[in-house]
Amino acid sequence: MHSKPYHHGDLRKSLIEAGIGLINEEGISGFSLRKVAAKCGVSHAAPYSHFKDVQELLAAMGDHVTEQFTFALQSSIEGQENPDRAIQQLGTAYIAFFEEHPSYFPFLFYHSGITIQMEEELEEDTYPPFAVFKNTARQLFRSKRLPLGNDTPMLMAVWSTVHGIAALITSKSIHYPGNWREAWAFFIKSGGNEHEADRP
Amino acid sequence: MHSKPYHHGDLRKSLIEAGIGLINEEGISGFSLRKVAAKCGVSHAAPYSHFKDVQELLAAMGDHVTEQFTFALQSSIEGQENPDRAIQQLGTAYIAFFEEHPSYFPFLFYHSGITIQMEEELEEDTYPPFAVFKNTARQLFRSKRLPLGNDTPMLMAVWSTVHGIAALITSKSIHYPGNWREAWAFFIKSGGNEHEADRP
DNA sequence: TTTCTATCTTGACACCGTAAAGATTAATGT
DNA sequence: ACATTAATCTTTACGGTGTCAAGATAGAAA
Repeated sequence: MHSKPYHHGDLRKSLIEAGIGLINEEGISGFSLRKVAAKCGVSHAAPYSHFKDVQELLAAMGDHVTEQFTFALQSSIEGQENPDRAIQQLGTAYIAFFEEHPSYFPFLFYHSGITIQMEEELEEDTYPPFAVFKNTARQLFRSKRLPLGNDTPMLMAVWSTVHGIAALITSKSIHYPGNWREAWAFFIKSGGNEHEADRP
Repeated sequence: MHSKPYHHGDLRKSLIEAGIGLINEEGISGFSLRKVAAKCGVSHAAPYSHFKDVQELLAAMGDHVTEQFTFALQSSIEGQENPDRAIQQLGTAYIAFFEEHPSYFPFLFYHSGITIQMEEELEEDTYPPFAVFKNTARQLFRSKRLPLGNDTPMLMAVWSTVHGIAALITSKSIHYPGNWREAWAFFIKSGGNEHEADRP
């Protein structure tokens, strides 16, 4: 039998994945650089060859989770032509993602340190998950022929609701009553049916 | 001049207030029990005479902040008879509270460990801030003569939006575009006008 | 006054992030 | 093929953290 090789192989990727695993298991409060290193079978200072501090590892982990998040959002509206249903499915996917991984919410938005900017002018460099949301919501607005002046506040209202539900169900302090799908369905129905809803 | 007395006087209260001050200054990541003890001019193990853990201090701090939060919400609707304006002011106060103290949001909902339960049956032991919200929202619903079956999902939709805006503006990762007051005003206007639509 | 008890201090321990210095091995140049 | 370089990992060390145990202090009760 041969002992473990001195070099790991692809430690950087392993650290990111092990770190995300640790977040899932213990949450942000149980996270530590040394535990991540141990999970990879490596010394506690080894991560410093790939990240200058723990913050940089957290950021890389955040980017990786963000990719998964974006993919989940995009998948949820794939092939859906009806803008009403698209926005409904997108919101459901948004919330369901954090329902499945509750500790991702505080991690992504309060500890990962990734920068999510949403300038109205610069449409190119918006944060990917939000860009998906933005495009889908705008298609909905256009299909309802709503004035473009209300574009941003309307988009923010929709996004805030979805984000708020995700925040509430992932909070350790709050027990969310009933079913969030009902609340979300209600919001969709009451917010969108000012004009006629269906389009064949 | 006389040296410091061996006994502090009211250390428990001082620790809670110093802890909240530290949260405001450095956020949850800069928080430590030893810093709080030092702020009170006391040894690093002194807090253990009043709290069994750091978690118990955090919980006491959370309760204290929750009282301030509840007071701010109640003050915002004092003497307001119009349910529409009441819910609008309440939501504004909800968000403004966290805008003023951004680090309270992750602290309260992800680190304080306070238990906020909102059973539909037991109306008595609901979490105070939510109780204020609930009562005001129900007055609004009743004034609009909406079916009571939609009570809970409707309430949740409103609460989620306010909570979501607070989550977004306090997130270190997200730069909130434009003015949240516009988004909130938009939600209020478009969410309540199913029967009395006042669109141009 | 004497005893009791709550409160605070000191000291120790394991765990944490981080830096410096050395070991090991892959990559590169000749 | 060999020597040199550069990248990766280990070891050791340091200050900061939560927590516990033992001892010091002083206010309260007897």
